[in-house]
Amino acid sequence: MPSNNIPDIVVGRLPRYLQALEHMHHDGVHTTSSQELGSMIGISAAQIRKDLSQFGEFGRQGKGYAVPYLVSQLQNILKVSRTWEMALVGAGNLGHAIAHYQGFQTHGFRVALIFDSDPAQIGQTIGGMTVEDSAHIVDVIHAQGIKVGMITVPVESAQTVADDLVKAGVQAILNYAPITLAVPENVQVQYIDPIVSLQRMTFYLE
Amino acid sequence: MPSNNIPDIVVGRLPRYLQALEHMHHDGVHTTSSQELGSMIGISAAQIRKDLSQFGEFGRQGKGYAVPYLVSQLQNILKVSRTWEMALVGAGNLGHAIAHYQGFQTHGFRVALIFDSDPAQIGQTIGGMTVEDSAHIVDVIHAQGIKVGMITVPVESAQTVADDLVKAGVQAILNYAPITLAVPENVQVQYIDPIVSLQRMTFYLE
DNA sequence: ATATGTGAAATCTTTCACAGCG
DNA sequence: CGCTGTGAAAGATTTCACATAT
Repeated sequence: MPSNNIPDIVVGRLPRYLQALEHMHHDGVHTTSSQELGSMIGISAAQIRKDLSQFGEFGRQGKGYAVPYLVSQLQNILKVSRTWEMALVGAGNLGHAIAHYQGFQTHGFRVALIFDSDPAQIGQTIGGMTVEDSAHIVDVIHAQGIKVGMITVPVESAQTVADDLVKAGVQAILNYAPITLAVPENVQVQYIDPIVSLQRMTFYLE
Repeated sequence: MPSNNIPDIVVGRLPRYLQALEHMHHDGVHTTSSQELGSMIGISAAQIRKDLSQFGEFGRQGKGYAVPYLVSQLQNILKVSRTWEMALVGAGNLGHAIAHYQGFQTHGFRVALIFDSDPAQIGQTIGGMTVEDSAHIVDVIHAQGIKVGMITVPVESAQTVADDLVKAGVQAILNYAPITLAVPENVQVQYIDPIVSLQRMTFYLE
């Protein structure tokens, strides 16, 4: 089950397979098929089978897939059998919402550090964590060996924060600020921007 | 400048072009090239030219693109020269953060209604708006002719809310709940899920 | 000299359709 | 009989490379 040369577009679909399978698992469904899974998430059965075949043979002919087994295999592939500690930079409204989100812990993630540059925020407690000064991002993150960061600062400071995260050794950044970040090519970045998502839909309206 | 038969993947890139161009515009840059724009957002120059050529000829040979002109053309293409009123369902932490987000108003959107089913939330004021009872989603949204909705409710009620939004005439839904929604094919849906985005990156780590 | 717009080529992605196993 | 896993075909997307305009 080697994982080199896997198209990025395939990797992008795996978390959605896992999401749907975890729902089934939660609902007590023990077996499924590429057909059933596909219709749940709007992807063709052939595509699901092709995607999964990149990583191994997880199904049984005539029978389908064992949900718990496929869930655990996908968790391994996506490396979320472990828990990734994350650093959150930006303790505004959005940062607060993310710090309180209960979904991370059951899916391989945990907010371990929160930073902000606003003196009014530094020292405050959010969800049991104390907000630290952004001036210490590099030292503190490096000392704790954290590899995943989330940026929820205003757009003007997002690139500076990203630079600090990279200096601290962070290798994956989830960026909520509406700007494309410049990072070394070995650092992963994903973007979450409601404006981008909304504009993609309004194109089709009216 | 007709807009039929445009590949969805092209539409998905247009908001990012617009985002970068608006940054340039804000910084006083008056002219750019496909080369420069591409290196800002990590897309090839040829791809940008091909994408834009689907909608018209916006550049000048030897010169490049006039930033303000291209911004306004992209705004027209994405239909964000007007303001889209939106209904937000779910007044939890995330809903609050979204209701207070200042970025919508300058990019073609406005949160016009907020709903929640929790009696403790109903009647509360968020950013000048009163939280209404989710039981009235269909009537109120229909009466106001709102076409765009955002879902920030717990996963268990997301599909029910989506059904109500569709009944109310909503044609575009931005869904923050971690579930694939079943909607009629003429209704647009976009998903924002940090777990999905993070898992897509952890695949590449270690 | 510079940079667009665009056919053609190259590459990537999805779908088809079926052998083979339970 | 049902459903996977998979080569091969079809289809979609990206890149190339250059004629053309400034």
